[in-house]
Amino acid sequence: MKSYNHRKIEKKWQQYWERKKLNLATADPKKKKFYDLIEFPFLSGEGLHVGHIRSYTAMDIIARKRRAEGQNVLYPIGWDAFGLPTENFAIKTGKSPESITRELTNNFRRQLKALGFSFDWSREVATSDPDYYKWTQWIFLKFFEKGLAYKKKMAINWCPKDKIGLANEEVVDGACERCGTPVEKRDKDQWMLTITKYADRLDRDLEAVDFLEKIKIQQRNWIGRSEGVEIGFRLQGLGFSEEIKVFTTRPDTLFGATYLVIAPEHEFVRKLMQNQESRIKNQDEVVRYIVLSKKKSEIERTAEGKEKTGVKLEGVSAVNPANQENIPIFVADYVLADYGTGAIMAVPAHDERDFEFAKKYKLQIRNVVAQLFVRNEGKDAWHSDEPEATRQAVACLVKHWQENKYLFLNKKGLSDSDERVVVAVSGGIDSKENPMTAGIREIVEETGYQKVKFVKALGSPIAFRYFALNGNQNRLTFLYPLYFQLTGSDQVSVSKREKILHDLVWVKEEEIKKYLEGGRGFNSVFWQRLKGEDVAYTGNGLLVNSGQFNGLGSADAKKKITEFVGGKIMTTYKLRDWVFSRQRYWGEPIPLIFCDACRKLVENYKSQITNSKQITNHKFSNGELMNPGWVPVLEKDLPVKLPKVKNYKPTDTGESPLANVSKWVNVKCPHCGGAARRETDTMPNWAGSSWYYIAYCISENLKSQAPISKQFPSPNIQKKIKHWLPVDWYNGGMEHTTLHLLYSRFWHKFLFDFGLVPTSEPYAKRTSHGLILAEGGAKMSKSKGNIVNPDEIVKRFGADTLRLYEMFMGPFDQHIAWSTESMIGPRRFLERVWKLGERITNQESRIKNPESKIVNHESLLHKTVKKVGEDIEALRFNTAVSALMILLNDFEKMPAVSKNHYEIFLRLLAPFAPHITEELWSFSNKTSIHLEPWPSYNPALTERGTGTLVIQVNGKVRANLPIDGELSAEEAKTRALELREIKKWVSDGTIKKVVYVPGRLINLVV
RNA sequence: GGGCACGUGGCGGAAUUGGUAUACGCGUACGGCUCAGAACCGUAUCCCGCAAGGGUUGAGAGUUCGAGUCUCUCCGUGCCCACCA
Repeated sequence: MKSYNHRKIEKKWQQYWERKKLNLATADPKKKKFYDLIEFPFLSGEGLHVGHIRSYTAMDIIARKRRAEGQNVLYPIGWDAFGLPTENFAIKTGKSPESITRELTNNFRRQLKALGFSFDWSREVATSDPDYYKWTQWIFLKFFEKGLAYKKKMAINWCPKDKIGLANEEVVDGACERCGTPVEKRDKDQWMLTITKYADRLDRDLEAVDFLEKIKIQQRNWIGRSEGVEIGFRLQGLGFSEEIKVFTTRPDTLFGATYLVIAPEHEFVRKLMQNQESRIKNQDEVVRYIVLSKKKSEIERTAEGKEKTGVKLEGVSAVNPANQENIPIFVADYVLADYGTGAIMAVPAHDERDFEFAKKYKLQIRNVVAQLFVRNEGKDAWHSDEPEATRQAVACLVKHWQENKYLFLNKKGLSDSDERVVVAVSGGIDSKENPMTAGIREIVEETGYQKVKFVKALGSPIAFRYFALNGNQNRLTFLYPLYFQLTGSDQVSVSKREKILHDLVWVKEEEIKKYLEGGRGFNSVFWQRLKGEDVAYTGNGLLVNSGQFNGLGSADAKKKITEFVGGKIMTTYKLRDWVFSRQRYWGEPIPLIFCDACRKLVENYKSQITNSKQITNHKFSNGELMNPGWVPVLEKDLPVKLPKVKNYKPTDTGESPLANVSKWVNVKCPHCGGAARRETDTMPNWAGSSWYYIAYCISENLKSQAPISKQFPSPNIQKKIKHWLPVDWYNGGMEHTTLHLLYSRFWHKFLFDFGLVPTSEPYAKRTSHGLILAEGGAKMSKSKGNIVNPDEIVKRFGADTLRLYEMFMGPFDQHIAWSTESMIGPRRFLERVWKLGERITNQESRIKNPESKIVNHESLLHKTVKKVGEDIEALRFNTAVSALMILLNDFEKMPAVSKNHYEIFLRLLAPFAPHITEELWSFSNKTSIHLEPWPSYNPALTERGTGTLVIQVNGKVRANLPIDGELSAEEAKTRALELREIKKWVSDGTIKKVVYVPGRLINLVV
């Protein structure tokens, strides 16, 4: 037998598989379909990254296993071909982006083919192909027609180096994600896509998909759904009547709202500054502040250490609808214009930012939520049963407070007469919950507070029994004194103390004493007059109108208060609309035309053109027309191809290089025939990748000349789409969670609403791989020169070794540093697999080992079959490879290996190392190993234990007992006690207890 | 500041989900094959101890017959988001 030479066999089999069309996916309704997707590579000069290989190998293994299990697998590949790297390279070298793209594609294709991935190469697509972006443009026009794309002047993040507008997602720490240049704010006309209209569905539908939990969490965080209330504040002192709407999630703190803050960009501010009649006394000062805050870059705004600034509107005030109090109004940039209503009611007692601002400008801080919590199921339980225990508990709390009193003294703005005490009492704990989490849960439930941090429990919990009045359950309740401690009193900075203090609400000591002496109803401890007779605190920590709302739960009270002041329930999101313009060359042209004549028409005859289909007549919520004068390119003129330009350099004016191509730009308006200009912005990178998984299904139809509006819904294409979608399993990087993954879900939902795709979600399952770092743990980058070139590795070790190494190197979902040194392990393994081929036999007798390990050997084989299969599905490739290594070690100990066993082993290894297994298989088989069914196992053989019973004495292992089959507990005990090693430990005591786990261990407690 | 992970040999990491901690691999040491080499083969390899035995999963406590695994506190690390009312 020749020695293993990967260079000879790998290419051979790659060509064979391609010739035999082994990996083509044809829609076969008889088989179960499996759409297996990886993120197609973004073309750059660096070529294939070892990180691509990690993900692609993993999903290749799954594809191969599923094929072996008889499934109809689609595992496609293509190119994310538009983008800056290509464009920048074109500028540098003078080559055309098309030819660069061709070169890059060829290189990537060569590299991928050298690794033996079982892609269906017949479905290859490239986003920069006009046949492809014709569809991208068509989908964009649908967004436009539905009023989901709009052009608006807005402050965007502008990277002065790349000369490109950045999406929020592309700004990292106030700098450009790509080049690290600090981002500037620029007012620019930008095309926007209203992903916000889908925010609710993008959030809600996460429930139904099988995404890794951390991916769901990250997406939910990014969408940032928040439910609250919109409350109107009447203004006074103006020459006219006006109301400002604020957004709050805490209407129950309304009585604590002591001032109002509005964002500098708020419409009311603009209105006020323009209105000559307004009686703002410090108009100049306000204008100056607004100009200043606008000038601030993103970096300045964050780098200022969040020192809050603002300016008061002199001469105007707002009226708190809860108590009719007059409160001041501020303009401050710590309030964001585009979140909620762009205005807030400030409750300094219960919001950190408001607190900071109030301190600085010496504004009133009013506590309105009591934070002493009592859970008293069955109202009078406290008193009816064992009031003594309750009293003791509270006394204990007070005592602890007294002991630690000094921590809270000597503080700016806090004297002895101030309200203070920190307690949370929790009772009736769920069985598995611990007191701290139960306590926190109580607080959160009762008040809606999210920032509850437990610091320490003082003393031991006091338990007492009570009987609920309704029903006679005798229940043990624990009372826990939970303490918010200032760690290391002296070292704690003033700011930290203040923070903790302001998060809490203090209850007067004597009120607790009063309770202890008088035993009044617990709620009465919190009775406090606020204004007049009608407002009170309750034991729930809620501020309510005493007559009507007493004793309500937190949610109900919020609702009542909202009704009381006429507020409106409202949902807000952090998610912002998608900036869909770039002022660069290498991207899909936005297929729109601006016609001034049409614009005038639209603006002059708003009512008459409402029925015109070609002119969009959508309006913004404020009634302003959306996109007046913008006309879509006619479908027959799609695609709008990129024109040839002399220079790909971006212009300093912030226009795309396309703007200089007057022949291309100047066109006739498709609507009125007048002179018009094309849009010269191109689409962002995320456009083409938002629907590529659909393109794979219909790749052969992309180049058809028929109009897309006819093709897309046609039965021919719908049949294919319905056959393959949704994607069954999509693996990719975490870095795309809030970008590509969210964007493509958005596009998919939009297409779903048109009936063009069969499901509301594109991906049934999403998993994620960890990054491969450079040797030493740094991130791989061109500038550091630490990039591992897969070509060299393939040449030196072979594709199979590289694949195996990447699967074996560590847990798939964790980041891990590369180590070329360690590659020798998998390589040795493959060489030993190769050599094992010399020892195969059909003669059972030769296999028989004199030491008769044959039974365990058989069992190990079946266990391995089970483990490898399960590990692959769970992405535990490292342990799957390890199991194969263990099996090989076992094979090598045998005098000979049965052909049957060896072939099972090869079939298990085949998805990991497709070339060497194919070669070894071919020595005695005529067909491909990759057409063989996935091995099955005998469950009876996998369940067998190791054949030894572990014997413990007092939990320590003292001996092993070889056993066959099951023993009863009594037998096991007897057998164990016969052993000398055991006698030694048991002799001087009696056995108190025996714990027996059948087939595994026995523990003798002496 | 918020959220999510995580902490096991010289290194990458296993541990059937509460049941023999350190599997598998790298590295290292010694031996073999070899004129020689190692990308070969064999043996050993958590710590203390000659041994019997004892100790060990960031530190400390708790629950348990039994804890790397569950609970709590402390210490440390990584990632993501951050003025989101």
